[in-house]
Amino acid sequence: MDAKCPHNTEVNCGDCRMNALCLPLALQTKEISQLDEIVQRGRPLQKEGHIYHAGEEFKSVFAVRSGSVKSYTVTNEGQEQVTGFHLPGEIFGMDGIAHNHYTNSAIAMETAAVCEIPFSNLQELSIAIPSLQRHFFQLMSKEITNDQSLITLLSKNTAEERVATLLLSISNRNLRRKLSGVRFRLPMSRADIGNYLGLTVETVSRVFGRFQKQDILLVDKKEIEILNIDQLRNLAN
Amino acid sequence: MDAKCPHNTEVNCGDCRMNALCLPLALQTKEISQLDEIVQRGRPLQKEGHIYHAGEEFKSVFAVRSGSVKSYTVTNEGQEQVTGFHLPGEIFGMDGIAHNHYTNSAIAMETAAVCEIPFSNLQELSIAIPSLQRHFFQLMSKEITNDQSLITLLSKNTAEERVATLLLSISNRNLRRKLSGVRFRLPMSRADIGNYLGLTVETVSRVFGRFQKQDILLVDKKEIEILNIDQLRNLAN
DNA sequence: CGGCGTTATTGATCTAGGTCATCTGAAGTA
DNA sequence: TACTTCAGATGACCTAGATCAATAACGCCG
Repeated sequence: MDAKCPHNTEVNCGDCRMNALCLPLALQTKEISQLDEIVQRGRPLQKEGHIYHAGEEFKSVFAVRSGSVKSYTVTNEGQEQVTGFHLPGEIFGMDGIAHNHYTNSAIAMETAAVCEIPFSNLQELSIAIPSLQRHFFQLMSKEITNDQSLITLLSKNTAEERVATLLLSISNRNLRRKLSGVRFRLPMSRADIGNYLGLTVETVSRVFGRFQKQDILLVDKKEIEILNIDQLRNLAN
Repeated sequence: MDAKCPHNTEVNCGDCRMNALCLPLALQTKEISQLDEIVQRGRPLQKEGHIYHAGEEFKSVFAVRSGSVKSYTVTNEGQEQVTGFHLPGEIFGMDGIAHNHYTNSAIAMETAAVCEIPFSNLQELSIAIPSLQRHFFQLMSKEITNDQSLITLLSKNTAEERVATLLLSISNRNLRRKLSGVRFRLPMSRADIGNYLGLTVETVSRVFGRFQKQDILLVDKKEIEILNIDQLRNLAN
């Protein structure tokens, strides 16, 4: 397998293009190789392939290496609730720590590759490398603040504000990966967007329509171009 | 100050009635006294007294000893968003870890006492006591799963389902403290309930009204008696 | 005790977004 | 190439809960 292939499973953490995003900055070379030993690089996942199912025993947290992943739960009435979208360089699976079982399921939204980090090893290593412990406390805290902004979004904002906010979030996360913040492909369906934002597909579709009519966006199926990011920011507020 | 006084600040962790809730079960007597040394027991807070403000430098997490506390953020439009209610034995303030500044403000909803746990000391101690590290990972993960159920509640459930779910949550948390799960006093106002659940005060009031008419609840201002907990569970689903 | 601000209740109306139904087009497949 | 499927867009209508407005009931303080 070619080292440049984005789904390559053979690379180690030190060489991975994503390491600036998922590892603590302060890590020494020696420490990186310690981490490398516990990280398991899984083979590429097909679209719709599960990384884990809700209820399974919690063993590991995961980092997205390529592609994209969504987390979701199923309510007692059987409806799906999307709880997060995970792009390359992002960590997911930390919801499982509390009860020793995953509360979410995680599924690839397109062809993807993930790194598996066994949590018991990570705990031990965190004791040897305090900056790693700190890093994981921070990652979990960030997840908490993210979830809380979603709570605020859902309880206070209109459909347009919610969609605008999601687009800006994806734009920012693309920038972090040195990709374009104004032209990108949405990895998720309209249904997933609606589900995540507490809206119906129809409403999402209509909001995209309105944004196009106002020359804020150019939408071609999943390809998005942000034409007026300032106005989008205004709308998101 | 009398040792039996609920707002007493002189007690240590080993004697505290709440220790089964906020400390890891596995802690040894010696370890408890190590923890005791870093925990600072603050003096009682007046109603509306702030524990910290959003934006302040993050230094500590806190445990509720008595009374009750609410966390909230203020949106860019200046509206308050309640992000959590904290009852005795519960830990709060973990949102601050991510950015080294609190993202929420925390305020006493009634006379309350809190224990302050300086986070840098806690991190060090977590390295010496692995079960403490594990415990805090779990606490943070629990916060994540709680926030995610709130997200689901807000995006999928009706006003009645939301109110029923909150009442059952408070009921369960009272049971954990060996208090009645069916008769209790709500520490928060209708406005706080509405804000937390993404509803207006009027809607909350009407839902309470309907629940009373159906003989599910007996409501007298903030005093609640659950008359039919099974039906409440059905409604919450 | 009486006046006043705050919190809760209740009623009347309005609206954002849900529901339902139809239509289009792209992608897969036989 | 024709057939099916599924994601997305769009239009017509409806409803849960918001908004606005009035009233009641409670502390709280001089």
